Amino acid sequence: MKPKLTLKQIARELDVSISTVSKALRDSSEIGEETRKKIKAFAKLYNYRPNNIALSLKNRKTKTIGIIIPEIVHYFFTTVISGVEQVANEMGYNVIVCLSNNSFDKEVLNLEMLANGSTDGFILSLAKETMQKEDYHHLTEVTNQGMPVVLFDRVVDEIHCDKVIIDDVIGAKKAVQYLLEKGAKKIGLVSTVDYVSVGKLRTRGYLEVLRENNVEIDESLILKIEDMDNSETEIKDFIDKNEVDAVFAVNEHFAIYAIKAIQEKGLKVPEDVSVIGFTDGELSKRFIPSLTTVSQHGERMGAEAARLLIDKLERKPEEEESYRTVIVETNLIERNSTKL
Amino acid sequence: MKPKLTLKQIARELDVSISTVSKALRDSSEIGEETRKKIKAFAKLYNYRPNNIALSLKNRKTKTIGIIIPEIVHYFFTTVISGVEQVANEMGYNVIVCLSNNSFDKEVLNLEMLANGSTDGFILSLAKETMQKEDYHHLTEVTNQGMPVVLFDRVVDEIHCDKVIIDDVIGAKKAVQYLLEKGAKKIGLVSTVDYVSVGKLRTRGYLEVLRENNVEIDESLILKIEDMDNSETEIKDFIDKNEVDAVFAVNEHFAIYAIKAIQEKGLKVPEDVSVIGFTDGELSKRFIPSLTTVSQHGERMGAEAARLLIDKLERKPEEEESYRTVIVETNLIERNSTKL
DNA sequence: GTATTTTGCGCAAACGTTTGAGTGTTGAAA
DNA sequence: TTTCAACACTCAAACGTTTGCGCAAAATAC
Repeated sequence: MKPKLTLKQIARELDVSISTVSKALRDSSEIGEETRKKIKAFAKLYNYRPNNIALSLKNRKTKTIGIIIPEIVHYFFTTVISGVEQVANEMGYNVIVCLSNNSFDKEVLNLEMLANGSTDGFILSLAKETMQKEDYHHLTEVTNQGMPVVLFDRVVDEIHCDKVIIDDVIGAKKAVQYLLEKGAKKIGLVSTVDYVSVGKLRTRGYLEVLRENNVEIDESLILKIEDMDNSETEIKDFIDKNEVDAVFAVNEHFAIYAIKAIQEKGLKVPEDVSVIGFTDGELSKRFIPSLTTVSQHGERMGAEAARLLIDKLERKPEEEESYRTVIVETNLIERNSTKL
Repeated sequence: MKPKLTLKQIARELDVSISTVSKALRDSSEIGEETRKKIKAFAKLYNYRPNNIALSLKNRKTKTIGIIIPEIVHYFFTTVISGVEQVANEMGYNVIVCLSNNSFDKEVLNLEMLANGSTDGFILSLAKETMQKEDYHHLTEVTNQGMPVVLFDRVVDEIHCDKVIIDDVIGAKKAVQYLLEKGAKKIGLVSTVDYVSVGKLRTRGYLEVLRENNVEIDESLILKIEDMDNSETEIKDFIDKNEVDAVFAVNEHFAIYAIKAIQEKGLKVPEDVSVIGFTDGELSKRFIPSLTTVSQHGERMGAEAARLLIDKLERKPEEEESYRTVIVETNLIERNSTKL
């Protein structure tokens, strides 16, 4: 077991000073041709690599970015990570992933842990609990210290920072408009409670389109799931009780539970009832019937978020501060759960 | 924007030395009651937090572990990450996630990047390309430097380190045995090419059980997928050409492609043909019919891997070196894709 | 009143880098 | 011969910690 090579060891070995070694390796003109060559050869031979930690301390930057997500076992978030990772790596950054598990306390803990020098900035999506509490002091504290933060997907106006979101309202409108065009008259909505911002926005899209098309809004056709663990039976009840000819669900799972319920009721998808989901994951693609969905382009969101963050990190401090919000477009992917 | 508080600033502010501040905050008995209280009060008031980077440099350990996986948009790997993260956090460690995207070069790059001080150890699953090349010098180099490595899932004998695997052979045997007990006579196998170790092992399990039960092995009932992107049509061809009354697939996707093909052939699952998959993901749970699968317990694997790694990290160097291989048990989850 | 211990604190080195300032040698211009 | 620039290199500080050691002053012992 050979411990890592350091400048000091090279210096001792070659009988020069540490600074000579450092400068030689960085091709400084201060160092003579011969010495420089000798040092570089030695370093190459023994595969010298500068210690990242020492560099971080010296430069006051770590070249790593932290990403905190509510849960990782979730298709959308993994695509986002994938996008972040890709551009981060391209730009020479590492990615630390932390999970809040939708817990406020864990979000705070993670943030504090990483804010003490471990990362240069954050990309995060708020925990459900955080949005309920509406307590964002941990984030403002971090931004006050001058660490840039980029929020994505689950964002909130109270926090001043760059943001990456999708056009939830427009996405929902596209979906519902599509259903109307295919002749649907009674469109059910399966959404989440309103403090989940995406649920709220997608619900708004649903309502707007109906209004624009002069379709009367029937509150009984709107289901807001409170308890995710119980969503399957809630959706079954909802489908059993109501006559609908189309369903718009705000995520994949709700969509397939709806399909199940519809099939168990003895109806056919898409012949009797069309179903559209949101977020284009594995399930949507591979389910039978495959799901028509509003695709959310997580990878693109991650990439955008990373770009925004790195931009802030590498910008000179003189340049004036301003926050951008990037809206990533959604689009409807037509598959087999809707009528042609 | 207030920059982070350091010991030096506290010292200047309170007119004591830096070491006094450090010692006071660590409750050293060297420091007088009064000064200690004063310093702690000040630190608390201004929310002092020691700088992780400086600590890392001093202690020569970072309290972060690196995990390198072939792809993240993959249910199994996310559950592993989740497991790692959980126990890592409990033990005060951070997790850096890197993706090799199944590329040898990227795996090497990631490893080099993190090995220069960024992490104390690694948890990783080999990239497909790495297994093909059979080139593991990057890993031996890292272990030679004294950094512990834990391999999981895609492991290889040539690398000497702790490992976490599942009993692939036994898992496959359980599945095939189950099919035999339910009366299957002609069991098709949908596997991967042999350099993917898990494909090889699961295939071995399939063969062993058949031999043990004196069932003649029909090579034409074995499909080895080469090109993942083309797997759907390959599987369809396979199903169309062969008469089988059961299919054992080495992953979820192959299983549902098999089901699709069987249904399109006009047969029913599970009435005419039973299907069993491997890896218990979203798809298995929610597909219709839901899939009977061999469950792989990714979370448990991740947790075990993290425990092994942290154990090594916190063990005194005197203690003798030895490598363990933890085998995480699989079990069969009976659902609706197999006959009762 | 002197000798010894205890108390309370500061100094400085170390972790591995980078970098501006300083130093000694050489060679050429004056 | 003196002067001075160019060259090739070293010193030392800095990033933010921790910690063994040293050292005064105060407290105790005799």
